[in-house]
Amino acid sequence: MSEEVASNQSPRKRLGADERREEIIRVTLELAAKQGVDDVTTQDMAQAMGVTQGAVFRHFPSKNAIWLAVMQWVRDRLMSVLTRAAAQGHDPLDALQRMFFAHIDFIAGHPAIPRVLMSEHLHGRSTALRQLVIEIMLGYEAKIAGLLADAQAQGLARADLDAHAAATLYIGMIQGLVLQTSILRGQRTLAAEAARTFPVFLQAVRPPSTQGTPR
Amino acid sequence: MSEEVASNQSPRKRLGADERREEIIRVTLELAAKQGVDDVTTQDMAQAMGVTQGAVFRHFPSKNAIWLAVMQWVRDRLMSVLTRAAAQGHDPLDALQRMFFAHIDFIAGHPAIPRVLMSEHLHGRSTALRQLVIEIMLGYEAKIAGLLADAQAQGLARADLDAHAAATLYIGMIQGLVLQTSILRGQRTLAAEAARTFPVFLQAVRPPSTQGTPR
DNA sequence: GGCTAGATAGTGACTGGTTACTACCTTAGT
DNA sequence: ACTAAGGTAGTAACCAGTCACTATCTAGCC
Repeated sequence: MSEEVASNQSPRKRLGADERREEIIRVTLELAAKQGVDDVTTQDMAQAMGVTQGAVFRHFPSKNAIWLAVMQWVRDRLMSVLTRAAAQGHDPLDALQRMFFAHIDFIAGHPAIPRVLMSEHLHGRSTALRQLVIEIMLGYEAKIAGLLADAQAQGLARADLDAHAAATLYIGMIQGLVLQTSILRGQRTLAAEAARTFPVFLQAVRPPSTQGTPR
Repeated sequence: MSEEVASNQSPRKRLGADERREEIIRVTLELAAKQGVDDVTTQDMAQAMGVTQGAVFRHFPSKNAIWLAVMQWVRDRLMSVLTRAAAQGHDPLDALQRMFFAHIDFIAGHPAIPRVLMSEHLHGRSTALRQLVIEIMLGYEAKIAGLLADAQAQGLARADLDAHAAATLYIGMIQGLVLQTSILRGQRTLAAEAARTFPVFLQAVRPPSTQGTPR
């Protein structure tokens, strides 16, 4: 009996500060998935939790701080998922593939993430939030480039591959598919497109000798 | 003397309706590049043109109609640029490459385009605007898939390539690089990242036999 | 086990600011 | 003088953030 909350009209108010903070984050992501990041008002958040708008500002000093907390929450979850997926890989390329599909699954399970990634907050001069995302992206890219370099050392990737460029392409592939399927929502699904395009990416990585050796 | 207008305080007002419509489109794109799509107000547009806010609504019935006109303007220019670039290709893969870099150049020359592509208007239920972009994207993808199929027929692309998936990757690569460099603006440039990642993409397309044959 | 006092989550009303859009009037150009 | 572009002055809706007050919970005490 420690974690049951209905989306609307939970009959009991007065949560502890930590619980309320977490619910604000949860509800904010939920609303952002439906109506878009910039259209989520503090009034919407309060209404979704069954409290008044003023109560929101007891737990966060500003709306910007809410989005920062949301982004940190997303980062922690995503990194956990990616690390776990990579650890199960038998070799660097296998780890890469597992990370890719784990990432795709994670995004598909949190429809707000595409919206946040494209929100004006990130592309304007939002200081803290944008800096956080930059760190995530650069760290992620370095990790992918490292995996590709390992694959090259083991002869699993072609020697003349530009590992850095391939890592940029890897991340670009994810972000591009996210953007595409967000606009083409209803006609395409992220998971399906990802499953079709990843093998094409792999062909750019694998050495010519093992091209015909799927397993 | 048909196309000189200063960004602010053009001393002469009272343009013809068509000219004013075009200037609204121009100024809107200019402002969107600087401050983001959703933060461009009709007041901003008016101020940038040296007229009052009410004057804007004499030429467009609503703000949404302005964005629709902007998107149509962008589509017309982009399609013209792409068609011209493709026509100069000596073979399908060459045409693909020329289209790619022409597209990148076009986006780099119009910094508002990334913002528009990620704007809430496109990812919410914006009916007309979103439908327009969907048409552009699907048409573009079909064109790329056709080029790849031609390349396969001429032995320039590997026979087992999934042309449709590769076309999705092609577009995703553009959109992903746009998203990345928009967030990493200042640290990366779109043109440089594009130049580094496109060869990686090409390696996924080219048949093993010609892998070592750059030209 | 009941009582009280301090702590704190939540309320309600308000503010200053911004926004798309409108109706009526004025003025420039032919 | 007639037409169309622009000016003026609104309006109603919405939003983030504030503040004084109230209701509820909890710890310590007898």
